[in-house]
Amino acid sequence: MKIIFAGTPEFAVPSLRKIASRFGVAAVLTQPDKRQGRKGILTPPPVKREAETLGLPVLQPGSLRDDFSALLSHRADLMVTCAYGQILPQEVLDLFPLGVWNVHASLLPAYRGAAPIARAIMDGDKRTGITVMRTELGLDTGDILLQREMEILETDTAGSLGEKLALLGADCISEALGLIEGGNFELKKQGEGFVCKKVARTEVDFSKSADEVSRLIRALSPAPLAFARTGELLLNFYAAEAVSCGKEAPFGTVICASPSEGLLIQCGEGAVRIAELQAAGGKRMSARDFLNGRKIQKGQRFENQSLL
RNA sequence: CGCGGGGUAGAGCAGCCAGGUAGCUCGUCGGGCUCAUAACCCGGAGGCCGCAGGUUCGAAUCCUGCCCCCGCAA
Repeated sequence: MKIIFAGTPEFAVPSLRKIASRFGVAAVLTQPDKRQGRKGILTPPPVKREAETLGLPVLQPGSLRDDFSALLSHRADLMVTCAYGQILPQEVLDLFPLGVWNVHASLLPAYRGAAPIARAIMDGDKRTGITVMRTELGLDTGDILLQREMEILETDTAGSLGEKLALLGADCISEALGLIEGGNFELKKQGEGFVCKKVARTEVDFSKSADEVSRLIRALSPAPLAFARTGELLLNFYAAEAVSCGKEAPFGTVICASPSEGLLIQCGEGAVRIAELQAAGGKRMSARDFLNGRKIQKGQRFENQSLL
């Protein structure tokens, strides 16, 4: 069974690695290198770096619609897509006798499209999972081959949950390919679903409940991040937990800022304890380290300008 | 030439503008208190102040060049 793997971000790396070791991969399709950061350095996507480590041929066409000739020469039996980042034209889907299969980080038909992991955390879901299904023209609408659930912890961020789901995804696609190879599988149609959009950098609204604030922070970590500002200080939040407490001060007020007790910010209901953050210009660090530098004091208030 | 912040003890920071004894909050080590402790008290160790030049009697501090890290925006 000759396989082509299409994927781009870190999430796809475990799947690529697993498929490569168990079934072998003829070629890896990934998005072109992008200019990133302040200096606009051309950065290869994680999947490309992994493919090169594994010594696999890499294909990086800008748009498959314009040019999928690179895929033709391999004459593979099957393609796996895993967060590739580009809709495949029907002509490409038709190239593979054993079909094109996708690994998606949600329990479809929930959270089709972009950022399913972040959306599940933001919505406060208790469970999410991995779905392996047929790749179609429609966005994540194909028939389901198998699905595995996973618990979302109160402390999970999009980063931590994504790492776990990436490993589960690798197991799932590996199992699925085994079934496909043996011709031993059944497909299940998806029900009514919905498409979620990409998540964007967001300023925290502390008038919401501590639970909602905590979920927002964790859903957007480690990118694109939730932030807040007080005076000249701009903080990006990487990790937080909701704690129950009385209404001691107006929402957005720092009600505790000591290295031993942590950084607590009053919300509309309850308070959030910030565990990890980064000040503009500074490095990412624990709240404890940040408080040791005393850049913030009890009583200071975070103002969300966009809400005034 | 997109805008901006920063490099000082193991960590996070102050000191720099107005050059003159290296400081704070932690951690760490030792001692004390306590039934006990992440609490409290006492004491100690730990710094070529990013690198290289320059100015000066004297530079963490002023000047020049270089290296590295980071936030925003694309």
